[in-house]
Amino acid sequence: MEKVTMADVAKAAGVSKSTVSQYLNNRFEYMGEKTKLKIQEAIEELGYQPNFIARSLKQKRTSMVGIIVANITHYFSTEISRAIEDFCHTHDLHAIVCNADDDPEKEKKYIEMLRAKQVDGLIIFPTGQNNDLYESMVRQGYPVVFVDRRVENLEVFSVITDNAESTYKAVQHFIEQGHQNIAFVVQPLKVSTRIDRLAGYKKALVDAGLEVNPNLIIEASISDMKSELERLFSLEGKPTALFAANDRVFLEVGEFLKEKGIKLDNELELAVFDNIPFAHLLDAPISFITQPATEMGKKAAELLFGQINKENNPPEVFVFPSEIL
Amino acid sequence: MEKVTMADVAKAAGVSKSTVSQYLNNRFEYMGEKTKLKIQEAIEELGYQPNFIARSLKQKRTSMVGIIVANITHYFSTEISRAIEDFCHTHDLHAIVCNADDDPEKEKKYIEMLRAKQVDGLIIFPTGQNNDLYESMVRQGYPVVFVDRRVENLEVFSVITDNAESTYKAVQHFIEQGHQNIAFVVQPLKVSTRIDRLAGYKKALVDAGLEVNPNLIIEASISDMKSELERLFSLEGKPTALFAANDRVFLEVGEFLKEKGIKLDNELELAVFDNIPFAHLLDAPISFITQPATEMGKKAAELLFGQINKENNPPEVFVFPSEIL
DNA sequence: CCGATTTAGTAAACCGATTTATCTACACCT
DNA sequence: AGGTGTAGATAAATCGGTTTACTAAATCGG
Repeated sequence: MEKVTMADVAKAAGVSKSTVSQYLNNRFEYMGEKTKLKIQEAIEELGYQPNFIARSLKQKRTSMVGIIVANITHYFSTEISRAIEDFCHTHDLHAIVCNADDDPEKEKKYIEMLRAKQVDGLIIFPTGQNNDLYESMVRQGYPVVFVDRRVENLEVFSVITDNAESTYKAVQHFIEQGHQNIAFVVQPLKVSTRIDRLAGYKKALVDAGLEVNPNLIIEASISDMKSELERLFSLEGKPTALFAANDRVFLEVGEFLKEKGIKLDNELELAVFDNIPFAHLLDAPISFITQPATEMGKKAAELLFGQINKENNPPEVFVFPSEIL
Repeated sequence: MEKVTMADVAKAAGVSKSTVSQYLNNRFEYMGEKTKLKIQEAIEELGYQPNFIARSLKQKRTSMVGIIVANITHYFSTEISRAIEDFCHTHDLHAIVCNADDDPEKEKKYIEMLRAKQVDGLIIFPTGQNNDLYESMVRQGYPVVFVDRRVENLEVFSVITDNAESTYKAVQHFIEQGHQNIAFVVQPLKVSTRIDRLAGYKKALVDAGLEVNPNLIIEASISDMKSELERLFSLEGKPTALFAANDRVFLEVGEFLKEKGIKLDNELELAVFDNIPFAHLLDAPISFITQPATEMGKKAAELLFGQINKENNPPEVFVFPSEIL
């Protein structure tokens, strides 16, 4: 069982493989009613299921697209993936989600694997460490869209957020409220989002005539973050406001504050880049910068779809505004 | 460019396709050193990338597995998916994640699509509404593992949580603390998880000699939930404890409480089935029932892997204990 | 030196569809 | 009658690998 092929259907219906193929692809230009019926019956009877692999081999398109996310447990990634999925679903495409774990090696492996599997295009949250590979894809005209992070010196469709601007606004808001010691906590500056957010922070300070105090800036890996926070909060000029550059950082900060019994509102104000689910249920007065993930995902999918269908538009960078909640 | 085939490599290296194929598959039994080198060079020079689709057609295996989740934005689903992905990654498999949105039609479409794409096996969070389809897969010996939800009358590998027991314990705890009016809020009883959790709730009451008051049980869709909660909290015997059957329900309940200004701890105690990210940062005293998602995902992947490799073990149901935080 | 065995490599069938060029009736027209 | 057109269906090539069976040359034992 389970090996009914088109040839079997053809035999059962007393026609040729070609005719069955035409039938399945709705090419009814010249096809007798009785033939249609016979094929129809044969298919039902045998329980025939077409083999897409065979079709893909000939047609050189798999109707699959790959999504390579930097971190699959990141809520923002799943929102985007879901939006892409939705779009694909209505355009007869399938999405394969892979998790690069922010590891350039893994990213490379996945890119190569997915291309070997002949997926029709790729949506990538780039680690930024595989520029040669990115470039070769672009050069070959392979459909690619980058999401969330910019990659320098590469003409490629990208969908990102106004990282610097929103951070600027959030920090500006802190300043307006009279905060002088505003801390900024970020993971190592390996990707554009972190760099841009830090830049926004610095610019807000400078524009307000405040000095940028390196002691108030933590750039550390997650594992080192707690001890850095320890240092930060034992400073003379302890921060009264803190900007967490993403939700992962917020998690560390939140745990730290809980351990130390530092209360929000009185002792410290908090702003976080990224939305977290259930954030609106918190009573703590934390500002969350929310990116329009669904729209971004949809846009990315559209851009990829355009490339797959050879619309030949020149690459563009789409910047979405984020919202401060 | 971008169409270098094995034949090209063979020509460039002055050998036959077969030899190149052997080389690529590390079948070095009888292969001269010089030949290896020539092939190696030819591959490098031409930038040859093998086409997995062609290989899959012949080998009848794609090294891909499908994951059909009920709801991709559900944190529990992504945790499981990630664990499955990890396992696959170390076993030369690829995972395709699809989102059925708890819609049996979509689920059916995805199952058929993925099978047409010849994926080697499927891990499904079943909607429970496609029993014929499930059964036909099982009958045909197609590798399948069900996750999170039981499906009745079907001999199939499943990985689930002790839904009834953990709910029982949480409710029992409420009772021990002196609560008499314990509410239970759940979405329509279409899947086993919800049914089992409700059963656990009822049993806890009965075992403690309390009566099951239907007025304290809300079984409603998300859109009707707020108004049902309105009703619940205007009852004479208003609840002093509430069990939310999953995180989606908790979201509604949380919003409702916030709107009404009902404070936790004094007026109401809360327990939730499902973990939510950042829950441990909350200062509100809410009990969360956490399922061991990572272990469950790993187990599911192992079970699928076993079936794919024809280990022919009889189907079993694995029940994981959840933890009350 | 001969037959047997090992080493190295290849031709060709195959996987299951799609697609192109072709072929056969038969009707229609002049 | 002969040429043309058209509806309906098909044979065969193709996609890019894998795999089996086979051949040719080198090696070996006695």
